[in-house]
Amino acid sequence: MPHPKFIAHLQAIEGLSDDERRQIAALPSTLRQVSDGEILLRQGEDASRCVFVVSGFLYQARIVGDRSQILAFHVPGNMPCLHTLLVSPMDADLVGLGPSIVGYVAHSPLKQLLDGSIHLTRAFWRETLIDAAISRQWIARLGAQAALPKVAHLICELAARLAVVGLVKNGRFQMPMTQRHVADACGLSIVHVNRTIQELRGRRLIAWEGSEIELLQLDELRALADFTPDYLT
Amino acid sequence: MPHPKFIAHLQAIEGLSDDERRQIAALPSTLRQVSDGEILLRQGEDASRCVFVVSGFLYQARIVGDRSQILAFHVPGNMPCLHTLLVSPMDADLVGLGPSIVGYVAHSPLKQLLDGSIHLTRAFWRETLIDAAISRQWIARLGAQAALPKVAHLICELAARLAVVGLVKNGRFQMPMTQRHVADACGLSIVHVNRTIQELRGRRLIAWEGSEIELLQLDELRALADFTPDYLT
DNA sequence: CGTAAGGTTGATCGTGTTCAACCACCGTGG
DNA sequence: CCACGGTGGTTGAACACGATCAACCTTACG
Repeated sequence: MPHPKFIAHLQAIEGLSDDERRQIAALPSTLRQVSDGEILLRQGEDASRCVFVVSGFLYQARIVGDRSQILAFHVPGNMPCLHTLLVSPMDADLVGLGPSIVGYVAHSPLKQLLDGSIHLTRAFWRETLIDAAISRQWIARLGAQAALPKVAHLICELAARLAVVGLVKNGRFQMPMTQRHVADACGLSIVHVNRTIQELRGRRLIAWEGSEIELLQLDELRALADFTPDYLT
Repeated sequence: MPHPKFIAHLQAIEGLSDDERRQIAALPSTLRQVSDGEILLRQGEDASRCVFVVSGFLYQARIVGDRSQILAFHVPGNMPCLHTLLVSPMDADLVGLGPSIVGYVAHSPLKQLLDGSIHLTRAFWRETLIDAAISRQWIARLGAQAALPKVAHLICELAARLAVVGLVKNGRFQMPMTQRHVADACGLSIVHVNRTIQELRGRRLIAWEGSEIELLQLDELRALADFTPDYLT
């Protein structure tokens, strides 16, 4: 039983039958520990297997000019490089964020499974469409929002995605990322991110100590961020 | 024979057999003129058919706060809202850019066709993955580039995408968008876009008169924009 | 003609960057 | 045990890129 969180996530997106769940669970997979900052897949590399997140976080980043831009975060239940199944070269580095556990599923058995089931293909296709919707939301954030809502929006998105897999308790969740990661994700300088977070703290919207974030006033935070969670499913 | 450009585009992405091409061409479709600024689909609307671009341009935009953010442009051969096949509500408005011609294919016959062919499903899935790769590139642009490379990159991307469908001749192509569209796509003010374009003109990288752009020094423009076209296929 | 839309220009303003320094924390090795 | 070096966080000051405001010009079109 290798990846219950991934199956649950898929289930939440597109209903699966018992049999389909069994078929996915039967896929051969291997688990592996990932340390903070470790690069799982490099930009340009041809992947021969898919990754799924069991615990911890991953992110995808690309060097553009002299800075690093984060393109996406991945929480438990996500399958970051599912698209390599059809378009093999990675267009960004896949990196561990904090100590994490990931699983690998080789492309060939997964392809075989999907070849045999239109409905499962649909489910996995849909998974990549959710990722695309998140990317589109990032475009809106990066292009049109000021620093404060940008950071607030990122926090709202991560909280909502973690909530789907049951990792938010009483408005609190583990957040191993540093202010540098937030800066690279939002296209801001690290200094300004620091001041922005202080502003969020000063307004009593969030508490962020160590690696734990607490959402103090979710509604106000979402209003500030112009956040609605519907695009995540 | 309703959508030769779309089939050619799909063909370029994933090889199709003669029979598959015939099947796609046999899909019932209707053509329609679209005027500049006309909204084909609204954010939140449930689409019951897919759109493909025959001639002209479309774009997707979303209002965020007090500004409009363009999320994507669509050139002839693209199928903008293919994802509505699996995730029906539109997450942005789909708008005509300049007078254009689009075609409609109802969801149900398309679903039926894909249900019968894993390979065609793969091909259409892959089409959406290319869109996702473009979105990811936009994230990198918006998050990490300065104004001049941002605008240069957008021009490079459109030129490369138009070249795939044979709409670039001697480095010249039709570009019906105004500076406002560029501003909304790049997250810049219209005034600054104007100055940026003048800078590009001043450096003899592009000529942009009326609705025609000419690329004067493609290599230099791409170097400035940090552009590589590989993500488009 | 009159009006609207797109484009251009100049001046001023402000958000976020850059540079620099300092602090707190923590694991490591002398 | 403490000195140390590294990482992440915090603060202040000066700067710059791009936004904003306002005006004017050209062109297209009714």
